[in-house]
Amino acid sequence: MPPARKFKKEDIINAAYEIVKEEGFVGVNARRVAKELGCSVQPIFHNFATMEELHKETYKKIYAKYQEHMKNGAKEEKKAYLKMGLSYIKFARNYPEFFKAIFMQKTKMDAESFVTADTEENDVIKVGQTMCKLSYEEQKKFHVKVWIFTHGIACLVATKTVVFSDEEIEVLLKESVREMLKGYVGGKEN
Amino acid sequence: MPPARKFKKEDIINAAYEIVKEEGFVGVNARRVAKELGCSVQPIFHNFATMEELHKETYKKIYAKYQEHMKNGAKEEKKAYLKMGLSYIKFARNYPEFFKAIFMQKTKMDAESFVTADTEENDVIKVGQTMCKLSYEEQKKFHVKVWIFTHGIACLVATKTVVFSDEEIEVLLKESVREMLKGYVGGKEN
DNA sequence: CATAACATATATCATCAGTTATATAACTAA
DNA sequence: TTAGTTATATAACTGATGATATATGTTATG
Repeated sequence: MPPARKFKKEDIINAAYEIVKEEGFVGVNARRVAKELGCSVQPIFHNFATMEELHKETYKKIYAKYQEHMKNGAKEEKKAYLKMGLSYIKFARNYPEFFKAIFMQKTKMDAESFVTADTEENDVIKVGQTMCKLSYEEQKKFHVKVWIFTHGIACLVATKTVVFSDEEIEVLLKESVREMLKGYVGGKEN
Repeated sequence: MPPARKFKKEDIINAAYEIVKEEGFVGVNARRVAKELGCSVQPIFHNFATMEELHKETYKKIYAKYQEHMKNGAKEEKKAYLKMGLSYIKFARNYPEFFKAIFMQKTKMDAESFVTADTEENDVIKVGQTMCKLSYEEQKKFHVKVWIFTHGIACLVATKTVVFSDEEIEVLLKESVREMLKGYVGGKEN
């Protein structure tokens, strides 16, 4: 029987994950990962046929992290919008390299990944609780707008183009969602 | 006296510029640029001490293109907001690699570049013509919000995360600016 | 123990990128 | 025409990276 693996797939992915967190995918190469693990490059190519495979697996872990992050942030039923938006932006700030990898760079990984778009429907339903006045279609349109706004902040934060504090972000988003909703409903009435 | 230069700085920058337009800065390397020009790598290193220098010069040209694009889009006094926003988004769509290089990737080039932030003040002033009801500070806050929204759309467009037609973009932005303004003013009144 | 089967380290190759050394060609002043 | 200067082509060097061949362990099982 063979000797036990000293460096398992998971270990290697974790090392790559940490590198991406600091430097993005650019920093992930065989020797760099090996150094992180304190081993040679062999365990890496033994566990993964190619570096691209490791990249993909690492991406999956990163995407899972994103999903976990969002799940934790969106527990509440009240103010689901605000909570989700804040989570999204917080992710962009705490894990800028992850955010950039997922949302700001089109790569092969995205195409092959499992980014299910089902969240949108759920979000719209949640919002329905807050915005009874609007039809489903209107809610959807409104949802898109809020999402765009949130994404805008998150991108600015991830690239450190602007530096917002937690409080500033909360105020900005809260105000904007309120105003957008008010403006949207108002627009209908006028 | 020396023979005339067959390949001038400008030619080389132009070649690099075209490559960035198609593939981003990743595609710009000495041999690739040389191939584009139909020459060896020598003219490149003769005109530029390092590839980084060529990168920077190319970035400058790209940034100038952006400024020119925005200037053309923002001639009108009426609806300055909408025009500027549409220009910004259109730039992101027509030159996604340029947009990404300028606004979605923090690099050494940005830090050393000359991105003057004076436009902000001007924009706020322009907007004052449309929004007489608001104080300067309020206009500024509103301006930031519209800018964030616009940036959000542009980022989505540049990465091709969403594919909007010209009409869709115009409607979306027009509606949103109107609603945001209405909501903002409404929020003050309530 | 001995061995099969696998894991790891080391050294190495191939490729690609930036850069440079050398030779050649072109241009101008004398 | 020649000498000096310099632009260009060719080829090479250097360093980084993906990948692999080989040798050396390591361990469960008979």
